[in-house]
Amino acid sequence: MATRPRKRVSDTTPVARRAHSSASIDETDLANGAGQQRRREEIFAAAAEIFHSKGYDGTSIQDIASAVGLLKGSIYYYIDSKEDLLFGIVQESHAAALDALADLRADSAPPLAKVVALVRRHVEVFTSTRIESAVFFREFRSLSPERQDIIREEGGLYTEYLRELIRTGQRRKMIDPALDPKLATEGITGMLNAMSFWYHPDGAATPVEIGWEFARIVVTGLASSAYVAEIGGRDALLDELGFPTPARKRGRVRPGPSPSNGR
Amino acid sequence: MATRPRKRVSDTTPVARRAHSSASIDETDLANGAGQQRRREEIFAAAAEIFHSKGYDGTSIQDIASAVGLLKGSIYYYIDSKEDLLFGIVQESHAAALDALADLRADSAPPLAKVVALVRRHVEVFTSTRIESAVFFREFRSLSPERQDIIREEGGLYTEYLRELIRTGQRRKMIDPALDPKLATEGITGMLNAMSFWYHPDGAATPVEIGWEFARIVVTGLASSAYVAEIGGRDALLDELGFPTPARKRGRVRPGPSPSNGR
DNA sequence: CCTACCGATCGGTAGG
DNA sequence: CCTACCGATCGGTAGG
Repeated sequence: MATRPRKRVSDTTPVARRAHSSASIDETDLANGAGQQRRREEIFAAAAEIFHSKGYDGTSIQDIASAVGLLKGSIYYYIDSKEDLLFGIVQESHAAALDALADLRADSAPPLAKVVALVRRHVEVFTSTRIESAVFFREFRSLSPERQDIIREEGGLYTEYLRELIRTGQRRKMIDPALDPKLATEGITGMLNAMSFWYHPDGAATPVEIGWEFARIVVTGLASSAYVAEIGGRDALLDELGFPTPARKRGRVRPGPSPSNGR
Repeated sequence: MATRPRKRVSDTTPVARRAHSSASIDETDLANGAGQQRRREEIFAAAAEIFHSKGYDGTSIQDIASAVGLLKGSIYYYIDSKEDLLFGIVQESHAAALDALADLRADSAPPLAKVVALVRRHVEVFTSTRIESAVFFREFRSLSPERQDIIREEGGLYTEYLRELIRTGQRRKMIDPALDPKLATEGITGMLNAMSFWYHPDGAATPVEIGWEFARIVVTGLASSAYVAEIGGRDALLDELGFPTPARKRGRVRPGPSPSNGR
């Protein structure tokens, strides 16, 4: 809100300033490069929050300017267009998802274990970048076609990875051969991404609980009956995949806020 | 859908007109009540399509006026506000969903069979009211709080019904007792509603195929291991629930259009 | 030359 | 349904 003193003119020289910069962050430093970067982040964070609550098209630059205590025109010192804000937010969420993908690739495990890891990790990424990820999912189409392509090119690897995981699982007789990998992937990612319509950190379910719950439904939904029989039943499968036993559950989840739209 | 002609005022003059109305639709009729109603529907249909492709906030009344060949101001002869258009569209989708719910309630069947019916019916309703349902799901929050409440009040019955179905299934030992009914319901409805981000009638998968696929994943994801064992395995369960056998599948589903956002 | 904005206004469009 | 507009606000930009 309160903008820093315009200039701390001539605090001797920059070198001298840096000399007495004893601990942590120096106010004088912030007036320059670091402060600018900080302001930038503040603007993007405010934009994310307002895009999330009012939608991209429903948000004006004035809304964002008001939130950070600047005049509308001053926002354009930091960006070239409103869409830059959306793109930056989408990239944040996107980067987090790509990190997750890289980790999943690095981990060598059987297909179903990887599906569990993917679902749980997706929930974790989604909840830890909640605002940005919801804006990604809901406002993606407001990006320019060129920027959509940029994101889609890398992001396609994510769904492709899950699809390939399902195909591999089918080849190894671990996943139901009757399933269509593409449709199943749409269903799973849809279930995960739809969290942007109902998830709220104040809700009763924790990200970890949601992750296990969704993974449980997905993995039992995918597993082939042959494999389930071979491993000694569904509970044995879940055990092996590291699912918490029902005994470990601490009470029922109470209804949370944000009733979405009733469907 | 098509409401009857507003008024059949004085069946004399209209009769005369109707006399020379040789075949099908009479132009003179259209100039009055029926034509007005038809224009109204044309406007709502155009609005639904444009809201769907550009988003509610991204759509101007001028966009809709151009699409139907009117001047912007003339649209307000048919509606009082832009939001009326959204509300009308939402109600169309909503009414279809409530019809489905009524049918599901009327049908007495065991919980898992009802889950299958619900999932398949939801996909059918969603795909047959594709534009309206996608607008419902994506633009719901742009309705006024009062109108959101109107929809939510009845619409909440839908998710409530699924949640209760899951609870009943758990009591009857047919559904995995470890599942949280509320989270499972969010997962299932999320998976279904997320169709608004990828489904397209030109896609490779037909609504019926999608319905069976999602129902298969959901029902095997929900079923308790005890019940599956009791009935003689997962395949026996699916058989009893009327799922098509893999043999009946006609070739793999090819990738469709609309790559959504890569997740 | 730079950082960090300001006050004012651009051409257009919003819903009504 | 059209013509003729309104108050306000839209995203974005001017010079300083």
